[in-house]
Amino acid sequence: MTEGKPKQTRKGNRERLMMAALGLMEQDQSGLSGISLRQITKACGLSPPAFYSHFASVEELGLALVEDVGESLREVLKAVRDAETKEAVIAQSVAAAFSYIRANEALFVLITRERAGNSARLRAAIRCEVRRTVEEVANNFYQLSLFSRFNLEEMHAVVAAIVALGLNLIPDLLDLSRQSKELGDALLAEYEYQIRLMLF
Amino acid sequence: MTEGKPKQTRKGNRERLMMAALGLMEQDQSGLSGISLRQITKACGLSPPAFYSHFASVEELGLALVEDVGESLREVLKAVRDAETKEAVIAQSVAAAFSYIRANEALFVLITRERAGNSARLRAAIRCEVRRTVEEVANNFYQLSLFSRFNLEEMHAVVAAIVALGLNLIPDLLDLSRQSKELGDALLAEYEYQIRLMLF
DNA sequence: TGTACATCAGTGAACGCGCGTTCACTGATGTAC
DNA sequence: TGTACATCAGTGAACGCGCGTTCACTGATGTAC
Repeated sequence: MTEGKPKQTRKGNRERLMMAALGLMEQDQSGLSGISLRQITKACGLSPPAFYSHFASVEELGLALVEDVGESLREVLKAVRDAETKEAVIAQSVAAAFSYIRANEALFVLITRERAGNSARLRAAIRCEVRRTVEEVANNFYQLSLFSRFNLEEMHAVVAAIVALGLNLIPDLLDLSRQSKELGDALLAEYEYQIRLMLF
Repeated sequence: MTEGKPKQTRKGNRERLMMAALGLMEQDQSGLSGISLRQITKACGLSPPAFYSHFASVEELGLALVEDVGESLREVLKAVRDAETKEAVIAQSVAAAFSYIRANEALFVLITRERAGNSARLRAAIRCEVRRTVEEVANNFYQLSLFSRFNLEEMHAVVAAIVALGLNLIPDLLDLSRQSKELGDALLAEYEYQIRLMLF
């Protein structure tokens, strides 16, 4: 009876709604446009109108999720900075990024779906988060004089390409590694080759 | 009175439905999931059930469009092969590809939206068309001994990266060049730099 | 600590809407004689 | 060339459904005295 009273529902429902939306997206492998307000509230055991106590629309909930994932993304990529050699930068960052992505699949399904999705506001928000991430990493590389053959602008272009190729990979990776592990690994190997090509 | 009888409706309605779907997507700047069967038939002046004489569902119509765009994409990229120097390959192919994309905006909105969209079948179809395109171009480059420092597998990875970065660019390009021409041009310049970095 | 009160996240019922799909039908098109 | 017929792309009416949103309300939570 230690956790015997699941009756109280007033605290944390905003977070519960966000998590439920993520869960539904993961389950349906659909983007935000594939799930409804009613489905989200139902998954939380709430009535539909309760949604409006926390968000004005499903799009607003999506924007809240995108802000969260932006921070996460940047934290992940900090792992890159701890590496000590150029080789280690690549190996560690690819490994760290994709293990994180696998662990937070739903969040990245959201990002990759809605990055080119129906809502202009969500597209803009995601573009903004990605740009901030790219700038942060590029500046950091530049200041540390890693890959010093690039000036700052060039560094920016390189990091932008690496991040873009990575985001690009996600839907294919999710679809194909569902079919076979080898296909997924081949994609990752190709990705790593593409990164090397740009950096060396 | 040369074209005075717009009454006949029996011929070409399949194509009319496909074009109407593209038109709606362009207008709403939404993907396939953003438009309904009823909207499509309405745009053609047909009744909703007439749709089923041509397609089993909106998804099937989408698959038909994707097959068309695949062929188009490959024809566009043939322009690459006519170039005579490596420099010309880059300049011409980027210019040709993006002027074609601007001319067939709706088709590429479909591709970029649904590439990571809700329908697994559409994602697979688009992935297949893109892969065929990449293979065709990579084989061609390899046989012509353009960029001969790459073996066939490496060539494939390079072309895949270039195409992926290009597809990746499209939503941003459409959104940002709506805001200002400079932003769009900056994106294209960065893209060209990224290509050079990989090829040279 | 105990009581009165304001706040506000929650409820269930109800709404009008556009959706995909079905049905029995109609009438234009193209073919066989 | 003219007529009878099969085909099948089209029609309008109707269906049940899940949707977002509104409304008047309830009752738990946290605060002031």
